Order: sequence, then C-alpha cells, then structure tokens
Amino acid sequence: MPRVADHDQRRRQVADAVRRLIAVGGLEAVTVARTAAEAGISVGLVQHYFRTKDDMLLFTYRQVMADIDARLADLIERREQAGTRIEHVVLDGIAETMPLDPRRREEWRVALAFAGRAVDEPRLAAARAQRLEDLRGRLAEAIDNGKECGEVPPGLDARAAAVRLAAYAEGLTHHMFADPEHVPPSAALAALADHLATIFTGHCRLHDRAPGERPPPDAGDDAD
Amino acid sequence: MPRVADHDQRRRQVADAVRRLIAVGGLEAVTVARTAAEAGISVGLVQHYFRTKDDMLLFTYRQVMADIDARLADLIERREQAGTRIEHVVLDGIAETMPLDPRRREEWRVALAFAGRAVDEPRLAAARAQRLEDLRGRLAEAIDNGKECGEVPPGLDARAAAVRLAAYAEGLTHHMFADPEHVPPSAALAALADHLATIFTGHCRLHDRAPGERPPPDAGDDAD
DNA sequence: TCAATAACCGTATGGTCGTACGGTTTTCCT
DNA sequence: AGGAAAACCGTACGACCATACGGTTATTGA
Repeated sequence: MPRVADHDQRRRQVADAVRRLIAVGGLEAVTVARTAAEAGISVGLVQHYFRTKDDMLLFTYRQVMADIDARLADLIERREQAGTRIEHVVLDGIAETMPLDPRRREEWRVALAFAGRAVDEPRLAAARAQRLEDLRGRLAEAIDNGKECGEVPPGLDARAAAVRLAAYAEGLTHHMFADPEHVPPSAALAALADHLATIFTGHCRLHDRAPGERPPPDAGDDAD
Repeated sequence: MPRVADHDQRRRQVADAVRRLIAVGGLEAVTVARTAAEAGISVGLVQHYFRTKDDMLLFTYRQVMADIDARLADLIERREQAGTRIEHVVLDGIAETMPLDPRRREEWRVALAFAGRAVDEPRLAAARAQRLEDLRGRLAEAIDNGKECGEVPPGLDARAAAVRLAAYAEGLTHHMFADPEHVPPSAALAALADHLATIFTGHCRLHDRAPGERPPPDAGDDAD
C-alpha cells in the first residue's frame, strides 16, 4: 500500500558515495553526513537504509568486492568462450584485479583502507578472509581444469599451487601499489607470467586437436 | 641550565603506548588522551613531544618498523657468524618478520592498520614505500652475496629476484594473517622454501672448504 | 477518495576529539 | 642562592560526529 522504493538501488547509491569518499580522503573522510551529501540524499535516509555507520561500511566493502568479482567473471567467461589457454585466462584475470590504471588503483585504495580497518572490525576481517578464500578456490578450480585439459601436470597439488599463486599476486600488487617506481607493472606481470609457466607446463590437448576428434584416453575417464 | 629529560626515551614511551592501543583496538582506538593515559603521562606532555597527533602516529610507525629491523639485523648477524648458508639466513630472516606467534601477530596488526591509513596519509605512505624498497635492497644484496659464494647462479638478476621474493613473502603473510586456517604457517614457509630453492641452486664454496684454506681465485679478488 | 504506510527530511543531542593555553614543578648554571 | 628555562600538568574550547527523533511527503491499495 505505501510508497515503494528500490532498496538495493538506494543502498548501492550510498555505497558508491562511500567509495568515492574513501578514494579521495580515505576511511577518515567518511562520515554519515558527508556520505549523505555525496549521495545527494539526507542523513535520515541513510539511516533508513543502514542502521549504523558500520553496517554501511560493511555493505560498501562487500559491494566493492562484488563489483570486482562481477567484472572478473565477465572477463573469464569471454576468454573461455574464445577458447583461450587457461594459463592466459588466469594471468589476465589476475591482471584485471591489479591497480594498472587510475580506476583500478582507486579500487585498491578503497580495498586497502578496508583491509586496514579489518584489524579491529571482525565483520570486515571475516568478509576479507572469505573473499581471499573464494579467490584461492577459484584459482584451484582453474588449475584443476588445466589438468583435465593437459596444461597442468596431473600430479600437481592444485590447492597448494592456488594458495601460492594468490599470495604471489597479492604481494606483487602491494609492492606495486606502494612503490610503482621501483616495482613497475611490467615487472609484476612478468613475475606472474613466469610463475604461471611453472604451473601450466603443458599445452591444451582439448583445444589443439581437430574438431570432432576424441581426446587421448590417458586422462583417466572410463568412458562406456 | 634548565631541567633536562631524555627526549628519545619519552618519545619511545609514547610510541609504545600507541602501539599497544592499536594492537587492542586498531587505529580507531588511538586518541591523544588515551595515549597519554596508557603511557602514564599527561596530555600536555604528549603535546610537548609531538606537535600533532599525526606526528605521533608517524613516529610510532617508524618505530615499529625500526624495531623489527633491529631484531632482523640481530638474527642475520648471528646466523652469518655461525656460517649458515645464505639461503637459510634469508628464509629465517623472512620468517622472523612473519606473524608466527602472538607477539609478531600483534606487530602485523599494527603494521596493517598503518598500511591502511597510508592510503590517505602521504607521509605514512612514503615511510611504507621506503621500508619496502629497503627490504628489497637487502634481499638483493643477500642474493648478490649468494653469487659470490656460489649458491646463486651468476647470471641471475638479483634485483628482479629480490623484488619477486619480497612480494611473495608479503603476499603469503597477508593470506596467512587473514585466514590462518586455510593458509597455515607451514604452507607459507614451504612455499617460501621452495621459491628460495629456485634462486639458491648451488652450494657455498666458501663455507664448504677446510678451515684456513684459501678460496679459489675465480672470485675476482686480486690479492697481492 | 482516503487513510495507511513507507520514503524521506532536518535538526537536536550527548559525547568525543585534537589542540591551545596558562599555570606549576623541577633542575641546572652562575 | 636564585632565576632561567624546560619539563610537565590539567582544563577549556571549538569543532565534529553518530545517532535519535519528530515531522512531512508521496504513493498505494481498497
């Protein structure tokens, strides 16, 4: 019966305002009043959609990560449909999350600010931990796919390799972000490419064979 | 003529109080009043030694890093005097900076909180960047020493290897810190050890010879 | 049409913070 | 001894903040 509004859209509107404020002045610059002004609404309305400021920040953090993931999923799907080698999909995917242009650099500013506050905010810490684990899981899947495909040696521990790869990417990004002069993007990407080459040592049987041809039976799939 | 006090000691006393406050409640918990209380002095005295709160925080950040570096230098010197392989010195050195026990975990809480605020505090960002570059420089030196010693192949780019190693350690630490359950210390250390094994591929000629024996003349030292 | 109800606004409030400032104490040099 | 100067204290102040709250507006279903 009453007036209705798109809750999700409003919450995103507020979260976007928070994101912009952080990008300019860090988490310190985020106040409820400023957020309302930046979002073009009143303080009261912000309160209507977020019970507390911490709720607002948590939602914003999740939103930022979800946006990155959505972009990532998009890129991966496009690459996979194009039949790109898994190794290259992984490299491009990781590169997509790195601060290689002003937009993504801003994204990292925001993420870093939240990571810093996660130290004393358990809910932020949990969100961060979950995202990192999710990322490791995705990478492990990709490496497993690489096994089926023949790019990755079957004996390799996909989970361990994924953990290492995720950590390597994270660390390279931190160094690159803090000091792009001494750790240029080219160096970080080269390091990642070299590391990936130690995981994806083979070439993909599935993509390289002629159309209609059956894969060689050494993959262990007991057909029939 | 006037009353004198140990400035350095007082400033460290304040910085220690700040460190404790951050360890418990993050940077949010740090106020000038609380810091004074934690340090057992008055607000006025804190102001006497630090013009602004930001100055106080910057000093504290530097202090935290300096403490770690001092501990590190100590460990390295002991290991080197014991004639340990450079590869192991490097591994132990990196492990020393990792949050492997509550004390070092607290250290990382503090460091992470500062890293987060470095996003909007240029002075903190500069301090962080300088420290990371310093770390990369030390690692490059160690790898160069490994070359002279025979542990590292002479053709290897020490600087590039140092950048990668530093980033790898940083990333492993972040993942381990955020989610020790899924990235246990053992996994992080194993990853580091494996990575070091790809750099330090040889054994040290200098340490393996009999006492008093002269090193082989291929080191380039033109003794007379 | 009309009440019911959510969307939305603006301000009031209680508290906290960083910093300024005037006063007090202690020590050292002459 | 005595005064100069720094070490040190406690409070006051202006600003800002998160949240509470009462009032207003718009829309919907009956």
